[in-house]
Amino acid sequence: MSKTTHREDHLKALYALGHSGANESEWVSTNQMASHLGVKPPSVTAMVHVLTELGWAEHRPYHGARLTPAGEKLALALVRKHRLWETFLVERLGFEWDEVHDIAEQLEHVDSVALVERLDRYLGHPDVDPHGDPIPKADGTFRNVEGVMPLSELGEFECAVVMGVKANDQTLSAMRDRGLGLGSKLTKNDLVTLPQAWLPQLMVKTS
Amino acid sequence: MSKTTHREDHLKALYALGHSGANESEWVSTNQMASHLGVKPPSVTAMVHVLTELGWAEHRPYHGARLTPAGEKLALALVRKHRLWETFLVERLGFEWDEVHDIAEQLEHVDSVALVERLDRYLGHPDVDPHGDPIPKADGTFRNVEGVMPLSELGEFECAVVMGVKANDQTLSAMRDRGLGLGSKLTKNDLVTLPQAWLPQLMVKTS
DNA sequence: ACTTTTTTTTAGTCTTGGCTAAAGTTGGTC
DNA sequence: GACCAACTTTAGCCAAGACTAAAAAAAAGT
Repeated sequence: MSKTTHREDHLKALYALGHSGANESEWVSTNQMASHLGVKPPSVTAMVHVLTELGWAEHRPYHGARLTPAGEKLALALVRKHRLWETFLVERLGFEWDEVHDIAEQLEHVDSVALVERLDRYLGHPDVDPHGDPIPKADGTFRNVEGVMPLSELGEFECAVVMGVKANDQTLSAMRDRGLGLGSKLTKNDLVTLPQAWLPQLMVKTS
Repeated sequence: MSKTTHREDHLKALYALGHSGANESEWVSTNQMASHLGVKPPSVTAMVHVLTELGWAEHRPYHGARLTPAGEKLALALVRKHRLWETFLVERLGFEWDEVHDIAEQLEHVDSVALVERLDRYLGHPDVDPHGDPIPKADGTFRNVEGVMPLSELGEFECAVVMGVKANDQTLSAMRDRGLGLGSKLTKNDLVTLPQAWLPQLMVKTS
């Protein structure tokens, strides 16, 4: 991995852990970072110092680290690239949803602004990736994605469309066996006939 | 750059320099490698040792290095990836032919066999890239392209590319010692400088 | 409030691949 | 055959990022 790639991985980790629902605070602990990235804590400390030098993160010793606005902008650009590539891999190359993460992880580090923008156009400026996660725009903001949420949080509804799936390999093929996939239409009847465990994994949009 | 990427860059340099028309011999000098890769000669020596350890190259100290069959196979896989990505960038994303090299240089290091094969299928199994260079198949051989004929039957021409070789083992290694192989570029000058017996054995395509 | 445990940081080492400077090899010239 | 120039390799150093072990700080338990 290049110097840049290492930095980008830590930026992404900082973004992912600092914005997940599991974290009340934006501050991310060294241990969290380490286990998320698959390295040991001292390596994280060292890289956080580097990111701090670059003005992309701030560090409160023994408390944690978080992104500066500049770092957040860079992290969002990475998320954008990652999700655009995942969309390409699934929609154009015919990969399954669960096969694309590792490949997108590599593709997202390719450095070319023109490439990202052309890919975005080629894919028709998608709002969400195949997992139902929103794709940041070039300026780092999110397009309004109306009403995409887990099926489990949906109240009363008549008809919903599957926009994304957050499931592992096994569950995924089980879903496929039931005819479930991107674009599948659901009715309130499915709330009781489908396995309850799937409901939080199905990102849907009412229509 | 990752360990792998560095190795791949040196493999590609060995392949590129060892098969270009400028080289009579397959052996590539340390200086050539160094200036091609933009590093100093001692760095090349070190990496050649690594490639030799891996069985991908052989090294005659003070004379040069060249790929083993195993190394050549790996190099061809890289060329394949590079040219497929260039084709994608030009044909699908609308880049100009001269903008794509640096981007393809990065994309070619993405490690996923499935990705390459799906990309190949998506592009309709192209025979040549946007620069007119042939794209190796997954097994490292080149597809038959229209207008391929023995060099002996070629009339007037400016430049031709070797698309295939129909020779026995002995002749083959003699050709390799002269720097001849799949993808070698020939000029009309070679019609008189090469052994006449080889002319019917070299399948070429004008370009 | 004082231990004890957990977490984080620092210190020091290893690996990989770059570099410069010096030594060695090759090959041509006289 | 000796010498010179060019090229290559070896020797020794630096940078980046990983690691382990030990020190320091924070958190938790009593």
